[in-house]
Parts: sequence; C-alpha cells; structure tokens
Amino acid sequence: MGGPAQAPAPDDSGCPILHVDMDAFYASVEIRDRPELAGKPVIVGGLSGRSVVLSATYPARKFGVHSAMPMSRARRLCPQATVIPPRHGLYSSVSKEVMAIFRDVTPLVQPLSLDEAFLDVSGAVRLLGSSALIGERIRQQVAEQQQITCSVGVAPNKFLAKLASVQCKPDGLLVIPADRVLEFLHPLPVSALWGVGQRTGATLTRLGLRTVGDIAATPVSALEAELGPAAAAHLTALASGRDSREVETAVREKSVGAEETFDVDISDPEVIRRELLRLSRRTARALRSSGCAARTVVIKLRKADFKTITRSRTLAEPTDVTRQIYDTACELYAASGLSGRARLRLVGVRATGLVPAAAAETQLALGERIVPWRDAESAVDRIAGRFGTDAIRPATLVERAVGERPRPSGSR
DNA sequence: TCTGGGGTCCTTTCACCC
DNA sequence: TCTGGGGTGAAAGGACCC
Repeated sequence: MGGPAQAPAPDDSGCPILHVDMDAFYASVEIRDRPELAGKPVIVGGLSGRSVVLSATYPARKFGVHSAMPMSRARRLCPQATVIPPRHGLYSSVSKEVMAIFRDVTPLVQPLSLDEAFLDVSGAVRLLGSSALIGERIRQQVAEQQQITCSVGVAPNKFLAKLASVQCKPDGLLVIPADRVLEFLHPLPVSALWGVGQRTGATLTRLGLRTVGDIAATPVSALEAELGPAAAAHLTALASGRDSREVETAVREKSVGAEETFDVDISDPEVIRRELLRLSRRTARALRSSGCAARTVVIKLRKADFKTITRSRTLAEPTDVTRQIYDTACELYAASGLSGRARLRLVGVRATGLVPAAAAETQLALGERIVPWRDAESAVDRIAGRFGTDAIRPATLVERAVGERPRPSGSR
C-alpha cells in the first residue's frame, strides 16, 4: 500500500502478465531534449514528400494526426505542429535502458518493439508485491530515469494485458481482474482483437458482427467459411479471453531485410540495380551482425500504382554475403518482367530461411569460392563499426563525379 | 488522402515425389 | 499405363502489427 489515494484496488491475483507501452515514444524522447515543446503538438517523421508520421504527441493527435498517416496530410491537419526528423539510434538506446528497468523486475521480458514489452511477473510478486504494484513501480522508475511516461496493462494473459494498456493510455495503469474478463472484453468493437484490421473488420461487419461479444457468440464454423480455419480459431479464442501464448524471452528472427521508397518513381534499371546493391549490403550486414545466414532471397517491387510484387529464390547454400544476395536480387529483377519498363516507387531486398551462420559455414567446408568474399565483407564490417557505415562502400555507390560514365548494365 | 520500413503469419497454387 | 491423392516445400500474394 501507500500509493496515491484511489478507488479500491482491483483484484490482480490472477494477473501475472504486464504489457508496458511507452506513450508517443519517439516524440516523448525528442521532447526530453527540447522541453520548450512539452504540451505542444509535435510530430516525428521524415521531411521528404512521401514520408509518414512515426509518432505524434497527444496534443497533435487532438487534430486527428496519428502514426502511419502521410506527413503531407498531417501537416495540413496541424500546421502549427513542430516536425522533427527521426533519430533512430537515440530511440534504440533509450529503449535498451527502459528494457533494463523491466529486467530488474523479472528476467521474463519479451520486447515487441522499441517501445513495448510483455513481462511475466509471477515469480516477482513474492518479493516485490502484487502485479499492479510492480506495474506502478515500473512506471515510476521509467519516469524518474528516462523522463518519459508509459502505460501498463495488467491481466491474466498477453492479449488482455495489451488491451488494458491501450485502454489506459496515456500515463495510466489498468488491471483486468481474472473474474471480470468477459465483462471488459465483450462490449469492445471487433477491431480491438489482434489480427482484425481493415479487411477482416469489413468481413465481420458484413456478417453483422460488431462487438467482441458478437464474435464470442458466433459458431467457429461460421467464421471459418469467411476467414479460414486459422483466423477463425484465433478470433474465437481471443473473443472469449483465451490466449495461451507464453512470454518468450528469446524470440528468433525469421527474416531480415531493407527497403526504400524513392522520392520520385524510377524506371531506369541502372538506378534500380544500384539501389538493390545498397539494400543487399544492408541486408547482408544485418545477417552477419545477427550471426545468421539466409537460404532464400526475396525482392519486392512496388509499382507507381502501388501494386506490389515479390520474387524469391532459394539458394543451394545459405549465405550472408552481399555479392551473392545482390547477384540473386538482380537476376530476380531481370526475370520479373518489370526491368526497364515499369515505374517503381519502392524496391526491397529481404533474406529469409535463416540458419545460424556457423551451421552454414560447415556446409561450405569444401573450399567454396565465396569464402574470400565473406572474409572481405567481415573486414568491411569492422571498418564500418569504427568509422561509420559510409566509410567504405562499393565504387558504384559513391556519388559519381561529373562526366563519369555509368556502370555498364548487365555486366557482372 | 495517397499511402514508410521493419517485420510475422496465413493462404493459395504449383511442382514433385511416392 | 493412366489416374488420383497425400505430403512437402517453394513461391507469390496479402493482411496485419508497431
């Protein structure tokens, strides 16, 4: 006890799971450095014509601004907002410190992104008090140590904990007692359920299902016909408050990649290939830094009309080498039928089918030619680590001097 | 209004093998 | 020899999440 005076504490005895979510994370971190902006509309997002809102303070949200909204629209809705370009490195380091606060409470922490995590505090309550007290303690420490606020949901499982944190935002804490789950859950709109976005929401509306309670009262078979067996089972479980997923501390990544939207649509294959090289480098570097190699290379091409196609190829051996990823990406691009004809607004490179790099190396034991490439790229990683990622790069990625001829196309 | 970039997961289709 | 079916893995697309 001893906390601020409030209504009788809800029963959190069957609620071992916490969901902690930073409030307007990127924007809050920026305001730490510019306190004069506190309480004002602030938007974090890129400045180029095609960027979107990454984070907006609550005063900005009052004007209808929200994340993922095109910047052009956000600025129209709220012209007085201060727009700040993102500093991802900074958010990442603040995130690490916040996660460290969580791990002081329990080792069972599952980060979902830079700004949110699930915690299983069932082992900590004996030492630190009830789940809700632990949640308040975390909120207090984050505020003191990082000067930003967060919201905490306390519930019997992950799904409900997340719903709770959404409901009490910003700067709040909400317990969903185990014996009042349905009372809380059933009046909510179907869009509150994980996995219900625009498309599924429209399907459910068509079926006359508006609230979570409506879904709970619908036979699974009826949902299956419209949504498929997996989604039907998933929604039925959530709608009755069931979620058996555990808090996992070591989630293995399944793919890594990089993509980029051009400022203006591009059809020149030379420029596209140069972009593919840049993205292949980033992808390969990410693979090496996570100690993984990939079996499959995927490229993504988004046309001017926003239609997106992907093309993929599975390699004979897993790789973490830029050269191999780039060569494969170029071959896929050439075979896509879009090379040289379509105007593209985005290209992407992704590596999937990840295996530990150590396992991949043993398969290359027979003197494969790519080994020198790996050694060379590892050396480049070390230089980039010391002097920055632009300290060393392929000649094709150095801005061309006036009069210099483009690299001949099709040559490798 | 005009849509980023990082991902995960599911479904469908097809080839291939038995 | 032809046909069918199940299982599996790859490829492609799409919905969704933060």
